[in-house]
Parts: sequence; structure tokens; C-alpha cells
Amino acid sequence: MIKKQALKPSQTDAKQPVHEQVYQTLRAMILFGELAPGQAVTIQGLTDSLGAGMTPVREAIRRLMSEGALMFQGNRRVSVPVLTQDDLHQVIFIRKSIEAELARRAAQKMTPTAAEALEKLDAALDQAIETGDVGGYLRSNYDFHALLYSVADAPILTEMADRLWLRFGPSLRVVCGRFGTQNLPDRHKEMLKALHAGDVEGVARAMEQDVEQGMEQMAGVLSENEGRHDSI
Amino acid sequence: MIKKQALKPSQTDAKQPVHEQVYQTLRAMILFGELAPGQAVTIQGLTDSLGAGMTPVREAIRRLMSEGALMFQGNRRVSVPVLTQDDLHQVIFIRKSIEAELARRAAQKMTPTAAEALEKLDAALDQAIETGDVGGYLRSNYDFHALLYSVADAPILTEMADRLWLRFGPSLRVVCGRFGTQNLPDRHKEMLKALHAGDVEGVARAMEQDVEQGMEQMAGVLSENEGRHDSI
DNA sequence: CAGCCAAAAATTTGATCATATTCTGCCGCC
DNA sequence: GGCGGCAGAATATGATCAAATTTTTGGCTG
Repeated sequence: MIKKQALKPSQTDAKQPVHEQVYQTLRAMILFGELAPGQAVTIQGLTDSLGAGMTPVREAIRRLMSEGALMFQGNRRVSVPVLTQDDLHQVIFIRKSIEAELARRAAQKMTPTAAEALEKLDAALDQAIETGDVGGYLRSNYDFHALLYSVADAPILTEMADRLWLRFGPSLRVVCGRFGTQNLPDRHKEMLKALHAGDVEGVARAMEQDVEQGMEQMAGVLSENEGRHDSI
Repeated sequence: MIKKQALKPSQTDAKQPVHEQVYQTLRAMILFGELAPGQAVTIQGLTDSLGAGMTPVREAIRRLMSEGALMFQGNRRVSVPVLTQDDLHQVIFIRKSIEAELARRAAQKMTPTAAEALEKLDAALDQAIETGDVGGYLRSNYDFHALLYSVADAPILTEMADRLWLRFGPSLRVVCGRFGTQNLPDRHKEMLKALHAGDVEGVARAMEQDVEQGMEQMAGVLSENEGRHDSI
């Protein structure tokens, strides 16, 4: 079941509308694997656990459905989609293409401030890997990529990349939960080095490899599990 | 203003929920340029013109916003987005990548029935071009690509491609409305020929060129108009 | 006296909620 | 094992409240 946690209008949210807060909350839960693949999501469950009305919750769910983060099961049921092997290969194909381009653009527009922030995030990521902090790893890894996207200044590409993260987020959590963070590939060091050298294509190449390796590893783990019904 | 037209529960829709009908209606209006770039869209306007309640309309709008087909203007106004030169180049990049891959997959899974249907759609497209029927051209062209996607059997790639169509639909309509259908490139003939020859990479190449030429032509026209405020 | 800026009321639109209605799935009964 | 009712959840509506834009009006200045 979804744990009860009221929406807190934290300082950053200021006066965001409720449906936006619900959306952000749900999105983070999916992205960082707090909802397992296949788990059912009900409107009433969310109105209760989030303390919001039905209309905002409905809107948030529709939005996430349209982003592929939630799936409509035909008979008005909604659940977190289970990524198939075939789905994952499609995701891999697009991610490699889009994220390489985003990296290219980011490399051309990089500022010293942003580069420094990237180094910091990468350090946090390393620490999460060492201590085996799965949640921290997922967040740092996403933040690293997200920051790069924001530097790239390409809203349409960024939005599409974000959408893909939502698709494999839940499965990534499952994979990490099962096998730990130790052998996850991390090409961020190479990326940062190429960044400092001003090697645009090098950054793009490193990104493509980072994506490919991470995704292929996921594909390997998922293929072992395909068809099984156990979670975590 | 948006013209008044009640939702008709046509035979195909059968028992679709209202919010789905509203979504489909609005989507088609945007995709085929019945709403101009920059045009404002209000909830109350749609509840009146479509004869639906607020909740379904709200959901449909949220969904389309999340697809990039509608834009939130900050002060809770919603409008059809105006495609900038920069946006368009991002769209071009992804379309080339995704649609080439879709064409590749479609070529491998093509059936005689589907190939025949494609020929028919291409013929309809040619006729629309000859008679200068802009609406017919837009529809046939979309149908041609959509059929190819469905053959490719790659839901995630297809969904992303569809999303991109929604982004440039309104602008494409403007371009066609201004310059007619005569000099629009059309690589469909090459694509069909390669398809019959079983030349998978040839199909992908033809698709990439079809996309590139169509999009670049749009970019050229848009660049002339950039900054102006006149419509149509 | 006319024109203009600004402030405030009024209207329009969006956000949220409570409620009614419809549909789905399940359970018990025949 | 099939059929009908029952419970629960989703869909849809209208009412209500809040925000923003537009209009009006009053005062000031040239």
C-alpha cells in the first residue's frame, strides 16, 4: 500500500496549485522506484494518502499516464507499467540518440559554475555507490543528468529524455535493489574530463556509452526475471 | 473563436468516456491545424463548444499540455504553442532518428495487406496535393506515417513520434496554407519501392530524407516569419 | 475643458470540492 | 457453473471560491 503522507507546501513550492504538487509527488515516487512495476494506483487511495481532492488527483494521474509513467489497464484500472525487454530496447535506442545530442549541446554551452556543480553531484554519486545507498544513487544519477540537460537549453529534447527516465525508473530501482550499486557502470568521470578539455564529441561519446552500458545491464537483469511475478 | 460543434458519439467511439472523446477531438484540431499557433484555449470555452463538463475538459487539456500540444502560459492561461526555429531543429533531430528506426522496423514486419493500404494512402496524398486540398494532404500524410508506425509494432517509439507531430502540426498547417501543397517534398514513392524490394535500409533512408526535407522546408518558411505577429 | 493615468469594481476564467451517477468485479445463491 | 445483486471505485456535474484581466470611473494635469 501507499504510505500516508500529507502534501507539505514546502518553501520552494510556494503557491503551486494542488494538482501540480500531486503530480510532482507522484512523479518522484515513480521515478525513484517507491512504486514497484505492476503496482496498482487508485484515485481514492491517493486522495486519502495525499489528502487532496479527486479532481487534482485525476489530473495528475492523466498527466502521468500520458507520459508513460502510469498505464491504463483497459478496465478503468491504472498501474505502474512493467517494462518488457522489447520496451527497454526502444528506450535504449532513443536515449542513446537524445542524450548524446543533449550532451553535445551542454558541452558547447557549459559554464564553470555548472561544471563545478556537476563535479559535486558526481562525488555524491560515488559516495552513494560506495555506501550502497540505492535511493541516493538513483537521485544523484538523475540529478547529474538533469543538470546537464538544463545546461543544454533544449526544452523539447529535455522533455523527451525526462519522459524516458520515468519509463525505466521503477525497473531500475528493482535492479539496484536486487544487485546493489557496486557494478553499475559510470562514465561520468570520462564525461567530465572531456568537458574540461572542451572535447564536445568526447562528451557525447561518453554519454552514449554511459547510457548504453547502464541500460544493457538492466536489460540483462530484466531478461532473467521476465515472466516471474515476484517483486523487489 | 472556436466553432461550436457538439461531440458526436460516432459508431467507432462506441462507449468511450467523455474525457477521451474531448481529448481526441482537441488532438485532431491541433494536429490538423484547426487551431492556429498562439491561439488561446480556455476551459470554459471548450465546455461550451463541446458540451462537456469541466472535469473531462480539464483532463484533456492537461494531457495535451503534457504532450507539448498545448502550452501553459504561466498565468494559468493555456494556448497553442508557437514553434521557434530552435524548437523546430530539436524536432527535426529526433524525428530523423525515431522515424528512421520506425521505418526500419516496419520494413521488417511489413505484410502485403499493409503495403497495399500504404499505396492507397499515398495515392490519396497525391490527389490532395494536385487539387491543393491542404486539410486532405495533412490527414493523408499523417495517416501514411501512422500506418507505418503501427506496422513497426514499437509502442514507445510510436508514441514519441506522435508527440512530435502534435508539436509541428499547427505550424505545418500555417506553412501549407501560405504556400500551397505543390512544392512539398514526398519521398513516399521511394519508400514504397524500397519496401517492395525488401531493402530495409533503403526504406529507413527514404524516411529520413522525407522527414528532413519536409522539416527543413518548414524551417525555411518559419524563419521568414519569425517575430511577425500575423497569422495564416 | 479634454486627455490620461491609476485605482477599484466587475466580469471572466481557473481551481477545488462535494455529490450524484455509472460501471466493474466479486460474492452468494439458485 | 451460471446469473443477479451488491459493494466499491471511477466518471461526470455543478456549485463555490480564488485569481486575473478588463472595464469603469475619478482625479489630476496640460
